Amino acid sequence: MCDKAVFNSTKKSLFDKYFGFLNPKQREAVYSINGPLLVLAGAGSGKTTVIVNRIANIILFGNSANSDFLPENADILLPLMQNTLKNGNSAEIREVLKKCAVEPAEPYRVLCITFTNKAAKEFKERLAQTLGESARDIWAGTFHSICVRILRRHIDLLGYSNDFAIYDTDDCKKLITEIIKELNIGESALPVKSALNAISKAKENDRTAKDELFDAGKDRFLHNVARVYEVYQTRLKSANALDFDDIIMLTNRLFDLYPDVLNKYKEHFKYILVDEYQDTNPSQSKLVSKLANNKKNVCVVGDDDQSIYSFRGATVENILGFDREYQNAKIIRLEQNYRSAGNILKAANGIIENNVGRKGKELWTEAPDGEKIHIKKLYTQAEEAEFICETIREKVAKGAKYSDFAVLYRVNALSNSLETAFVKKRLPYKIFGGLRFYERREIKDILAYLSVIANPSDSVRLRRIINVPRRAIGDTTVDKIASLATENDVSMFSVIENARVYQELKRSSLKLENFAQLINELSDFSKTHTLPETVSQVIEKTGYRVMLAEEENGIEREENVLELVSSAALFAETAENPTLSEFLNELALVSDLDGYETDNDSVALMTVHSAKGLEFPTVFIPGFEEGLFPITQSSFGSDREIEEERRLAYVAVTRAKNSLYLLHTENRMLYGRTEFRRISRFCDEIPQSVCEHHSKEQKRSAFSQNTAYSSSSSGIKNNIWNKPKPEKASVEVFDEGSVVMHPMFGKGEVLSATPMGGDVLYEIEFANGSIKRLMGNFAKLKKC
DNA sequence: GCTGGACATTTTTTT
DNA sequence: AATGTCCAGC
Repeated sequence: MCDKAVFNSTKKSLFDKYFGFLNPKQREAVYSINGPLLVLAGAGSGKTTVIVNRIANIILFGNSANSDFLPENADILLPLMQNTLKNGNSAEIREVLKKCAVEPAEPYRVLCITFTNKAAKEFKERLAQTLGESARDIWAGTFHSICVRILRRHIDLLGYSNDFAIYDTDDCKKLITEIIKELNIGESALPVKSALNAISKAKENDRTAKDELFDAGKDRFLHNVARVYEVYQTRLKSANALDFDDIIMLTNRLFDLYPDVLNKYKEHFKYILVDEYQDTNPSQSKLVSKLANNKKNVCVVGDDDQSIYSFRGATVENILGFDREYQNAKIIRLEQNYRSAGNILKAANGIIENNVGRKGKELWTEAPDGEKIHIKKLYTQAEEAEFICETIREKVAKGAKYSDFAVLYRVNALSNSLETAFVKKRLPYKIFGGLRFYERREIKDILAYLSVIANPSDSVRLRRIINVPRRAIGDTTVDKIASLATENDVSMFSVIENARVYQELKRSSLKLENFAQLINELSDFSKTHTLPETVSQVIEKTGYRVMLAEEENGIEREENVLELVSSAALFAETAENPTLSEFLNELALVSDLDGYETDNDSVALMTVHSAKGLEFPTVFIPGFEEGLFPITQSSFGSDREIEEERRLAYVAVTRAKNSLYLLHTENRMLYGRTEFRRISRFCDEIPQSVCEHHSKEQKRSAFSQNTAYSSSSSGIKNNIWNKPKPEKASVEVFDEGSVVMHPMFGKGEVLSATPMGGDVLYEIEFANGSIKRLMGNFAKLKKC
């Protein structure tokens, strides 16, 4: 029998060599797989790498690295191990270590929870790189996608049907508006927005309408909220719909009411990992705690200093109190930063150390100090924007790429003046965020049609489109339909279908039945045609496209709608089960169009919030001013709020790798008011030794006059850089008059070819005389 | 039922 | 400044 100590130290050395690209702290996090673990991962500390390798370790080697278990064949293994330690490459070490594995977990027993689809996607990709095929079985996804997966199997226990729909904030708002009206509460007593917020907050805290009513006491407002909440919940249920918060809350409910179901999942998941734990709300942390109860093999990763979503219900307390909730939790701090130069870190540390409620961390780096932080005062935002552009231009002239730069602002409202300057200076840029694709009116309308086609009892979506385009079916009629539906306990759609039967609807019965027929025809169409065909049929047959064509800004909306056809086509090609309802399910949890992450060379403009997790060689922060950053609403900022603003500043500063510019103007125009503003207090918190104040060398007169630039020249804006056109050379382009072959419709002649959103819209007359409009990227056309 | 003009509103937003 | 929402009058 071989010496246990020798075996284990050899094994340890092998592990350290295999994970040699990690620093000791990172390695410790990777090895500590049993028991609760909190990884406090500072900005740029290699968090993703740690998570991916920790999961790989769990699956490949189990607890081997931290266990002194001696396998039976240890004496045979040891020489092999010693030899591999001396001469082996990474792959060979891996094979040897696999032989030493101690209870490695099957991939499907690992649950990895993220907040964004983007993060989930990144994890999946990187896990696939390290683990290959088997990575597919890991449960990696967002809180919402994982809960939806669970609910689709069990929600019938709660009285919903398993094919439930998911309502977004907009749908919910509509529903609440209706309810407030019905209950005669009045918008002034309870604005829809406050109701929505209050209900959402309740759900984030896993509280039911009854809980809220109980606690409301004599408070009129809270009482009204509770009443609305109650009805809202009933209404959602009868529409068989969940809102975003329900997805989490009802999973909690399912687990509370059906312990056998919970046990099933508790047994199933041996290892749980939660990313961005500082962004969890109480409902989510409850859920984790329920699932982790068995072995408490739960690892949460996050950074209390980067908690910037409290307005969405996230609570720093989850991460601050982790070691209280999970007894004997191990805490590992990742403080070595691999991203930023020394001075930038000193600035970041200087800012964040003013916060009181934190776990405490200090980033350090082996990198040199680098440049000082550039602080510059300008008179107007036009000058500020121009300064940014000029600086970028100079650096590009010296060899930088446009994509090395980011401009990060506190509020979207700042993007306008920046955009104006970028257009004027002809610098390529891309604005991230703002209005998102699936939130656009035209997209929501078409999706509403598709939802109604898939499920006619979806009354909220039905209301949305019943009179869009105009069909002379007004609010009074719709209200009548709604009350008839409630009275007779049928869906609104069935009332519409049988409009003739109801006396009250006599006058509009023809219009209503026409509408019902339209929906039914489209529904039949969808059963015999592909998804993109259905989408495009909806756009045409409902008259929606014609309506857009007549609108003033209709062209862009038309492009968006056609983009939706493209995304349906993409889905049809890639999804396992490309049905209409699957498509809608997928979109419900997706916030923006994928593939819009640009790899083309342009400057990134975005809010600090959306920059979290990203890095850029050079970062500009315009509007680093009191009142704007930290932002102050009319109410005085509480300490809590200031601390969150400070964390936001910390996030902003730590995005920069080499250069950081903090800009402020004396004179800022915001929301139609011009105000004098002082430099941000956060600037004073940065050690002056790492700062460089640039004097304003410009005289204020003529310069700023010239920069008063009319932003109405949006023609230019849209032409050049605004929408990065996907440069695709893969698809052949056809001119008017050419004869083409379509796989389904056969031979046809191109009547017109209109470039559109990186694609070409063709109007083609086919041999049978029909004229179709098709998108080039998806039509699979061939030259004849 | 539709339209136009008054009126308010304006942080951040992973799902 | 810019955009969405509401309501009165047609």
